[in-house]
Amino acid sequence: MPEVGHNSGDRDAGMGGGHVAADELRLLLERVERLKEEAKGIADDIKDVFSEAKSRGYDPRAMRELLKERAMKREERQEREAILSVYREALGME
Amino acid sequence: MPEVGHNSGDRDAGMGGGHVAADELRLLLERVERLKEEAKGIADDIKDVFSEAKSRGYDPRAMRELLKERAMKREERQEREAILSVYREALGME
Amino acid sequence: MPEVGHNSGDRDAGMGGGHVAADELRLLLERVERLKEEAKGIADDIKDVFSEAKSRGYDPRAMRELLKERAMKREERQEREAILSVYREALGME
Amino acid sequence: MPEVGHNSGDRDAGMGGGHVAADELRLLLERVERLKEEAKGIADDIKDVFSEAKSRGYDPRAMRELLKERAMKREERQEREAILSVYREALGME
DNA sequence: CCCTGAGGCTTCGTAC
DNA sequence: GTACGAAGCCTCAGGG
Repeated sequence: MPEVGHNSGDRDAGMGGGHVAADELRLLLERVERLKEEAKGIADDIKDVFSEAKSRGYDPRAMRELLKERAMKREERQEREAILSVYREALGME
Repeated sequence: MPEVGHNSGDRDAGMGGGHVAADELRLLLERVERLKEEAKGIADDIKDVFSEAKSRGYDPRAMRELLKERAMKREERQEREAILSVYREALGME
Repeated sequence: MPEVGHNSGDRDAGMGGGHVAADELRLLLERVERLKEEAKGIADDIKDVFSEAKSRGYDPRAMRELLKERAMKREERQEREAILSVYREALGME
Repeated sequence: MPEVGHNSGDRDAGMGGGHVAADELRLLLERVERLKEEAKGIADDIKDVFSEAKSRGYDPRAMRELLKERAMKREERQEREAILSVYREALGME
């Protein structure tokens, strides 16, 4: 039998079935929806920055290229740091 | 001639060319990077909610279905509003 | 090894390699190009209809809204039909 | 005053208002819908060709690249033709 | 490995 | 005629 939610620890003994889990689920969905809204807000902000940059004469496409490069540089750096960290640990320098 | 940034009205006479635009550009890129970090944070939060829901016995896939349905309902409503708005405008009721 | 096309079962023994796959590929590309041309023609026709409508005093934006509405109605109807079909089948009425 | 449809030349004097424009509009919408259906058909055909190509071992992505190149070649050629045409005309060779 | 959903690019319509 | 904004198409990444 497919159960919806576990309801382990349900304390609604005899109170009319299922609405607790329903509320719990609804709450979870609303949290996700709220977060998605925030994400959309951020995305819009990013668009705004690009628009502003464009209006100042910068090429959005070139900017995206630069962002990509910078991101790669950053992760390469983190990679190196991680390796160094392992070395230090191995040498008892941590 | 491909110009980088506008620099219309640059007043940094003789100070070493172009670093003002460079700073401006760097600032814009950093704003985008900051926002992208935030976006990633939000995305992680969403993942966390799904993980939590799953640990409580809810099916993530079903949740996504529900979210989709709810989103569709919402946008259908907005669609209707938009159409009414067009009608009102056409009828001079705006 | 990156293979171009399958050429499994090539029977062009000694005839000069690869031109069969090349012809096959060329034919596929030409089919796509032909279809894209047709698609462009259709798109142009649609533009023409909107232009004509506009010249008769209809608002293209409102028309697009109406088209969207009608499409939604249609797919809702199809949805209902699908459900009914399932019911009929379940009831042995098919 | 925003008028819906021009109705310039309406000959339906006193016949009950507006249905002529309504029919005209409906006809325009149906023409668009018909064309959109055709467009969808074409798009599906294109998908089919790519599917077939893929099943024969060709890489759809590479094919898209080739199509882009061929399109550029074609328009470059047309460009050259146009220039030559201008020259011919200027030289009275048309 | 497929497939759906998000993001970016291109093109079209519009307003100045 | 040009520049801006929006819509549709295509690509790519994440999840099932």
